[in-house]
Amino acid sequence: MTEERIDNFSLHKIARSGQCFRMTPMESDSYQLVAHGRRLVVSQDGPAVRFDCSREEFDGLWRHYFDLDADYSHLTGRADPRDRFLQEALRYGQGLRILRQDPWETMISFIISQRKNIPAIAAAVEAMCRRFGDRKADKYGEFYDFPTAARIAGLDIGDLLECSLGYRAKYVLSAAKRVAQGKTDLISLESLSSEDLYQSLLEVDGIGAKVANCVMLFAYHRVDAFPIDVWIERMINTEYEGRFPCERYQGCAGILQQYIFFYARSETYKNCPKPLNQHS
DNA sequence: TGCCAGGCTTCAC
DNA sequence: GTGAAGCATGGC
Repeated sequence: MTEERIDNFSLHKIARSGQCFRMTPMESDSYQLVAHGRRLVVSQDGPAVRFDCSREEFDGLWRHYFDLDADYSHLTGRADPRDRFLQEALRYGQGLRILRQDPWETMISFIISQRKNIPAIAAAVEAMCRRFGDRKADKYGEFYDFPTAARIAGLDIGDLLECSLGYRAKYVLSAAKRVAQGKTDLISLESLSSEDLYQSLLEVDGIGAKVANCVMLFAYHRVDAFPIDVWIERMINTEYEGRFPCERYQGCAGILQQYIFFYARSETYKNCPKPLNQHS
């Protein structure tokens, strides 16, 4: 067991933030996360966060995964004081962090995400893992890895259709073949500039602007990537008169995007008079 | 029961 | 380059 005191960290919010789909609540207020071939059980009591793993595993993997070396406290200071909506979003989402997820898993998960809601995405991803991922076991029982590109590449389209992928099944199969063949090398993409990385991701069938930006942000930690889905689009129209000022927020626009997304979907925002930002 | 969901591809124009 | 149609399925 490894215990850390962490500021600006909310397990509960991160798990519900829609950036990862395999972080699920367990009994006794803890969460299990399957990522990078392992299962981690985490619980939180205020700033005290308990990771059920060795200190070596925590320092070697999870500290980086949860982006714990980054300071999120300065975000509020960067927000335009006149931008009441953003101020509220930052307050509401305090504790959110941008995870550093596996590029392959992130790519497939967000290809699947198109025109699905978050519970449906999680269900489809979990179905894929249970059918085609390696089965492992630890003291908590069995769990399943996210299936490898080689494994998916060897499947029939019908196998994937059984995971409720619908019309996305052909995209998942195509992407898997592309990665398995090395035509898209997810490791070497890391060294590309953000623009080149973006263009490379767009070469994958089934990846457009939004999914490419999600992969850039949630796997390659390109914090200027700004995915625009229906929720963000709605907020841009409602609160920003059609355009979010990304140029003002270089180095954190993508992080702000995640707070906006989280707040936009909340009951708190749903129940307040809108817009929060007064348009002149 | 109908509407909506962390959109993309294809095809007019 | 822009805009609209078509797409599978489950959650609410």
